[in-house]
Amino acid sequence: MKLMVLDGNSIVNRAFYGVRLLSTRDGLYTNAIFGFLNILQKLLEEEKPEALCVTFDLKAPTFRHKAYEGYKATRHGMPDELAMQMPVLKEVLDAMNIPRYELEGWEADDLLGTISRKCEAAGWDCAIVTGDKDSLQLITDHTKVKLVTSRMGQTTTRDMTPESFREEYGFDPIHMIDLKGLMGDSSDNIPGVKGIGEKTAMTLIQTYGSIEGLYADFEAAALKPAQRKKLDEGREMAKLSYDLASIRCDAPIVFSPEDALRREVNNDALYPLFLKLEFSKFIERFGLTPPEEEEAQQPEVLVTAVDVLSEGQMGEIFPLLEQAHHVVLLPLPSLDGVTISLGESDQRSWLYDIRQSHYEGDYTALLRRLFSGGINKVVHGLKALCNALVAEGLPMEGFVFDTELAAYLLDPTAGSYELRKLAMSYFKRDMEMSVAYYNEEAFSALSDDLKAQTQWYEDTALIEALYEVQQPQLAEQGLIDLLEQVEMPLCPVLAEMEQAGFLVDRKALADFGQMLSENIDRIQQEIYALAGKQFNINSTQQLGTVLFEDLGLHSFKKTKRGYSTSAEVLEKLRPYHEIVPLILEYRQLSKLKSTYVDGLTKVIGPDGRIHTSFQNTVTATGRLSSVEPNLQNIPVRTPLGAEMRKMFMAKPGHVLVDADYSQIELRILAHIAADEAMLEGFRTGADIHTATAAQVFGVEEDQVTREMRSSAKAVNFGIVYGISAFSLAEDIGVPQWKAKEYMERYFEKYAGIRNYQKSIVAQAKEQGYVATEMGRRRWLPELKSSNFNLRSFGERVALNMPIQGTAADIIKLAMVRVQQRLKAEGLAGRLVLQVHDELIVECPEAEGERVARLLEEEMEQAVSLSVPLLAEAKIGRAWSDAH
DNA sequence: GTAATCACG
DNA sequence: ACGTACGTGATTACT
Repeated sequence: MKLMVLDGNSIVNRAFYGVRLLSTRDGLYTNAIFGFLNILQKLLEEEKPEALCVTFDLKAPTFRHKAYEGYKATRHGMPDELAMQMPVLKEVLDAMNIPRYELEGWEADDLLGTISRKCEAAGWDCAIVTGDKDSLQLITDHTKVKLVTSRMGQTTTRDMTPESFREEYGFDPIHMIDLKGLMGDSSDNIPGVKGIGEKTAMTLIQTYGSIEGLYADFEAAALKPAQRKKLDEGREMAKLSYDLASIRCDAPIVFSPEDALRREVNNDALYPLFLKLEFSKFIERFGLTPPEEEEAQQPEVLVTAVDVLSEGQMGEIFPLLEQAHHVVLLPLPSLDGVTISLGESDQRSWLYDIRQSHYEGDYTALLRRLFSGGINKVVHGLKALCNALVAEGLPMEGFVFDTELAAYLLDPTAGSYELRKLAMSYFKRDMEMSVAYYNEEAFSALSDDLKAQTQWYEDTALIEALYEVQQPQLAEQGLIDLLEQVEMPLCPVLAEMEQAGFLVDRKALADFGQMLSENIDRIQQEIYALAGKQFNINSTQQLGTVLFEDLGLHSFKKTKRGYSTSAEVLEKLRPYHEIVPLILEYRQLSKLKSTYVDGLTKVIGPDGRIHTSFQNTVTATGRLSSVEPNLQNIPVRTPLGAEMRKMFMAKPGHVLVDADYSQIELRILAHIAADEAMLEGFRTGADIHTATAAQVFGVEEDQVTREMRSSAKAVNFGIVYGISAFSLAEDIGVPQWKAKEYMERYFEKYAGIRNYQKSIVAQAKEQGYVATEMGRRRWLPELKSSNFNLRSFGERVALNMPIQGTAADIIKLAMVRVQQRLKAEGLAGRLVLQVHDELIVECPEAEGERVARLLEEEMEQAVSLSVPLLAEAKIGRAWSDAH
């Protein structure tokens, strides 16, 4: 029989630092609990103990703190983000029926010792789980210590038995106390013998067995005079330290391992706790179900399900829909079926299930009426719906709310906006587990076919409930306009762009790939020859071995797993070995081949075009992202990479019109910060980097050299990102003091920027969020963190998000206006791509000039700032010559 | 599944 | 004193 006992404080600490900060919608941090449960699960699988318990420290953590190395909790105590999780973790353990032991004035170590001894006395084996090496002294034939170490977010455990301990330390576990007695332990306030460190102490204990053994034969001991003197003077200290280092095994607790026999978890207690923590994964893994009373709390929703079969019946329903304040609408992705919920504020709803297979009349006409402006529709995921509508050539009008976009605007960093997950975080309701929660009578009256669609109906009720909660929240946060004027109108535009796609020259792409392959093969052979062996050049590990061990090059930088072989490092090594430039070239070519040539070839549609998907609920700043494939990172910066853009074409008889904003982020910065010098720079139409260089280096603009301009450019970029002198120095290759000087000079000239930066960070700390000019928010819980790195990150985000986000808002608005105007003016041109500050329209050749002016105009006039916005359009057959 | 690398704005 | 720029996505290797 085996008992596993966890050092609660030690494990929770590791969990806290090993898992990134997570929190629920209402601000409860959960990462330590999450990590703790994961570690616990892993340990249980590994160890399969019959009994399990956890100990906690009740002592203030200012003395003998058990935090992991690196964390200076000896003085600072536990960070708030962790402290607030402790009582909840204890509740979770209680609900899991895992006994926990804590005792005023006793440390977790002493409790671990006491429990392990009582366990042995009862004839059981014991496994102590901790990250603290102090506990190693407790190892016996029947007690092992599972040492938890966390490396880069991964926790691993190492079993320490008497054998493995002896192998590592060269003496018996119990003499760990002697070791500590000599060397001391600053984090535990054990002084040890002055002048004796780890190395010496190890050797002494290995030679003499213990402190007692050492002093018993002190005169005869073979010691260096200096050491002898230190040890002689330190006798008292050694004794005292030995006592301090001894873990007590006589804590006054009542314990027998039977008390801790594993028990079933308490479903009714654990379920609501996990809901509160938003741990849907654990609810599933533990097979938890809602407690009985939970069911009674479900809102009553009266369902009248009607199979709408005749045109006559539809004729009766449409006026109802058209008069309604709003209806919730949930279509099948294919549009073969639609569920409509006529939600009323009293939570009753009527559900209509309309399916093509059952409908006798003109189904398309039905859909056309449904999706025209006469019916106010609330949906979840408007862009996806628009895709279905565009494909069918149906109208896309009358949408009044999108619960997915709303959830994104309310918290753009939430990560996922799936309906079921939102139910979890908004209503603490686990939809996966819920059975039909409508009026039972109405439910049982449904046909079997309809019962099978239960979830579908639940979802419409959920969308209605979300709408009612989100609407006032958006209003309060000033986000209604952004939703109604920007995000929702953009959805049809994005859907049209996705379906339009971008024509690529398949043949040219294949030829380019062929050329790359030949060069890659050649370079590969040259690399093998220079390395003197064959290896996988794509493996950073193998490459590191070749460069830094076989060839003996200097490694500047390390990664978690070894040497860094990044381009940045290789660039510095370039002059030292002829293999280096070859590797850089190999990397460049194979990137082009695998990601771009092969990757894009795979996704060319039957129409010869590439159809990306724009994600509009992904980024924290409000930008779009492009996936499957990503068309927002097609190479352009190197000549060879730029070849790729020759493959992106207009169809025959057409041209591409490509317009991009000039310096939009810096212009926004000038506007937001209201910095006179920078505003003036833009108003006079100067080259901003040259102007900055003149300011920073104190010369006339015509005296600015290329180096000066490029440094100034780096400073300007850095300012937008929330710079530090260190990183700037790194970036432009000057000493840190010089970078600091540049920045000071910069802030002297642009004093408004400094003031703005100070005030935005202060404001963010006070409000808990930052916002763009159009009110888009990003919440910044990081600013309250006690972790310096995390907090600094939050400050940089506070500096950057309003700028990047405002630019994102502006181009989104421009996209809506561009597409609308193209249609309104009867032009055939349509948007095909957006790359953050760049829009591409494909249009008939004859429209080119007109479209170019239209693009520039709409992009420049999308909003009015205190600086002019500048957009420049070019026309070409291929992307490469339109940009 | 994560880390390393590199493509873009 | 801390550790060192913002926002993305795809590929490859490796556990």
